[in-house]
Amino acid sequence: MSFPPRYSAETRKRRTRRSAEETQQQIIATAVAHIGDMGFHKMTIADVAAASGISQSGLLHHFPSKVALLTAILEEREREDNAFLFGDGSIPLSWGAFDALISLAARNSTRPEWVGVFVRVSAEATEADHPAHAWLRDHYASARAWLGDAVEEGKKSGEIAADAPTQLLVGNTIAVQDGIQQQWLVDPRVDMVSHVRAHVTSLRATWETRY
Amino acid sequence: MSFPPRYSAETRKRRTRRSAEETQQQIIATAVAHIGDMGFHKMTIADVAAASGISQSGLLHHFPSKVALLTAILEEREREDNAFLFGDGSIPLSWGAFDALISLAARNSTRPEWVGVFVRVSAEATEADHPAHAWLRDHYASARAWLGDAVEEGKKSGEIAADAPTQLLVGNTIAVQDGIQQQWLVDPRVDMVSHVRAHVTSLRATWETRY
DNA sequence: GTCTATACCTCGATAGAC
DNA sequence: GTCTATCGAGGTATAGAC
Repeated sequence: MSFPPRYSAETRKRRTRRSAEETQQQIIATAVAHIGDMGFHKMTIADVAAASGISQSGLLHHFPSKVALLTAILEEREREDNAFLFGDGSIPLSWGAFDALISLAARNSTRPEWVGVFVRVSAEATEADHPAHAWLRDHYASARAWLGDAVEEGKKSGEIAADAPTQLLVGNTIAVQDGIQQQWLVDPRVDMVSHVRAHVTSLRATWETRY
Repeated sequence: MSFPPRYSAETRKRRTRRSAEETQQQIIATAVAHIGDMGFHKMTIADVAAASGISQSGLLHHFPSKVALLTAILEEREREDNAFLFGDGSIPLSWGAFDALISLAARNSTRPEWVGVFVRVSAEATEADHPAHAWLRDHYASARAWLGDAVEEGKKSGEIAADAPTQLLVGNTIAVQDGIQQQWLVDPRVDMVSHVRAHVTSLRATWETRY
């Protein structure tokens, strides 16, 4: 969505020197690919720099440390996912929330690098002093809050049985999402959408209120 | 299952020098604790050695490399889990297999270090050239095979609906087990047994054949 | 079986020129 | 904004004495 560059002093510059934003986007994309492949611990800024066509110190000019780079990546992902789930300003509730998770699984199936980042970083970040530990706790907390509210709302509106164990449904749904992503990473033939859908189907068969 | 040592030349030696087996068990126990805390990548053999009361080279005398140590640990866990699940020589089938998984969750709740090892190593090992990658694939394959057979058996015996999607049930059950372990690691208030039981309850409500 | 000493590597980060 | 050069920490593994 950007106009083709006109010939100008600025354009001339870009022949040898990229704009800061361009370079940073390039670095982030490369880092995402690397973390998705081998995790944050094993990723090296030297590799990312080389694959981005820049020197190691060049990279550190844009992101002053390895952790700063990770932070930028996690913020980017959080932003994109929220835009996808709540982009139109409305928040899916009751069974609609679970359906939204099926859509999310479908979208994730087209973004393997991002799934790789999520699976690997969240596993590493279970460690208490990992730089992304706080992010992980927040991520779980907000996921639980959103899904928990959705279930409670469903109970109020009568779509979900009043005696359904909210926290267990929520925890298991998050577990399915996380666990199936991991299986998919090991074997891409695993169909994430079918699995998440089957889980939701089973929940509905058990806890949906029928009239 | 070993006799108390008699007083002998061998006994005298042990006063200053541990037997190879003792030392190795000590090293494994320490390494399990460390991997469970911070993962295999971040664990260092120097730390494990120090905490085992031995020098780094002393450790390498028993396990010639860091990878060799990991391999020994994974074999130990596989052995112990198989003994727990299939120890009496019989293999749980149909819904019995799912009930066995609930028991496994209960047992895991008492062995946090081992859960830590499993969660962290399996996340790291999704990477193709991780030393435990082959182990992870095998682990998933055999888990799927066992649970898959159990479901098919249940269909034959009429306890499970014939149109139940075997592979999806299996994949999601493994996902719940893995995912809930990860959540438990981040927040020990998460009750693994309740979650797994709720999942199985939901499966039964959906796919159990009633007479 | 255990130790000390050390070789050797990888990696994150800094300094300073252009 | 990008580079080269380099420091220094942290890590695995080996050599060889006891």
